Amino acid sequence: MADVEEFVESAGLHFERLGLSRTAARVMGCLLAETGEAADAPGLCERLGVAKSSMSVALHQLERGGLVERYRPPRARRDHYRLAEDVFGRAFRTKMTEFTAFAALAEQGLSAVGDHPTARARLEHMRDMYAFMAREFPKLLDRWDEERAGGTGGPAPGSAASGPLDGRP
Amino acid sequence: MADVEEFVESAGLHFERLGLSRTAARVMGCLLAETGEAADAPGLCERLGVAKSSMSVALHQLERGGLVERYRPPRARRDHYRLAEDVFGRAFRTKMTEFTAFAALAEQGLSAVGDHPTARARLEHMRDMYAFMAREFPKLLDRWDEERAGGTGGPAPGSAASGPLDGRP
DNA sequence: TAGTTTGTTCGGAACGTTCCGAACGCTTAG
DNA sequence: CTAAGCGTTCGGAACGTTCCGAACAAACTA
Repeated sequence: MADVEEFVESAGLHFERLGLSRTAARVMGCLLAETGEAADAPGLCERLGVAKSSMSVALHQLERGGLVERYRPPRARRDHYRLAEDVFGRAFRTKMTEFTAFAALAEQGLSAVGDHPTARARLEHMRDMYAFMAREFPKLLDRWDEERAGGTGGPAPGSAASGPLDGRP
Repeated sequence: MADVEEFVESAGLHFERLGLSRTAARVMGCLLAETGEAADAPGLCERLGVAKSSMSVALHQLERGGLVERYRPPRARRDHYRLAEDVFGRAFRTKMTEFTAFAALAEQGLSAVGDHPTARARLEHMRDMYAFMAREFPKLLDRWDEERAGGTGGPAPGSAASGPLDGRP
């Protein structure tokens, strides 16, 4: 059986490759392994051994990416944080924008190379492939949602939302 | 109509986010916009204004990633480079390994959190979703190959291979 | 054989990024 | 009103990465 801290560090390495900073990535690990009690900034700071300024930046980064939700329980003096309900859906859809970006890049290339046949064929292939992916990948996500909703019969995606720490407005 | 050099720089930015170094990414741009004549290391160095040492490292990086093929035309004194036939398929499949890596990460988390219900549910969701993607995405690639092969009726994917500079052993 | 060209490897410099500590504004409790 | 806690912002330091120039090894030419 592995250690939780080990997992947090692994998560730090993995999520870093998604474009997050190291601390933000480690925060993702903490929130994934969260065992129920609320996560707040001072707690995360002590747990990860980082300055609260870095934590502030990291949490903002995560919040703006839609990966983490910030909420303040009534009468509480500090913010609390949890994973967004559709973190992974969000992550995939962010990745997806890459597809359209590459299709657009190919388009730019096409208008740059003029009418040279082999170059055009290459870039058209690239454009068509990424366009195909941008068109088909969302369907895959939908199929996942359906499969998950139908399979469990339970509530819609986002089971973690109905945890013991629900104090959102 | 955009400029070719602009396109190369755009490609540099885009491919950099795939984990390549900046120079390697710009080389990708050059090879994508290649107008037929062979690309060799000295030529790329001058075109991009980088040292040949950097070029050597970048080309190795691309070659080991399977994105670029190196070949030496008979009686030639320098190596030549071109995009691999299935560059984008290769790129997608590389990306795909990320899916299984994240599924494994979730597994690690599961063995770390023990039996806490909400944490387990979260991590099982993560594991199942990435496993689903790792299972279904290859099918998407296959569908693309079929669609492309059936649509054109032409040769199998990799039309750029039969260009005017075919001197591979 | 001597000379040229190509490609690789290595150490050091330059660059960008991330992180920390300090200062500030804001809210709440006493 | 004072004091304490939380969150944000900023400048500077530390880190890792990338790149360049020089030295080297190998292949070919004359």
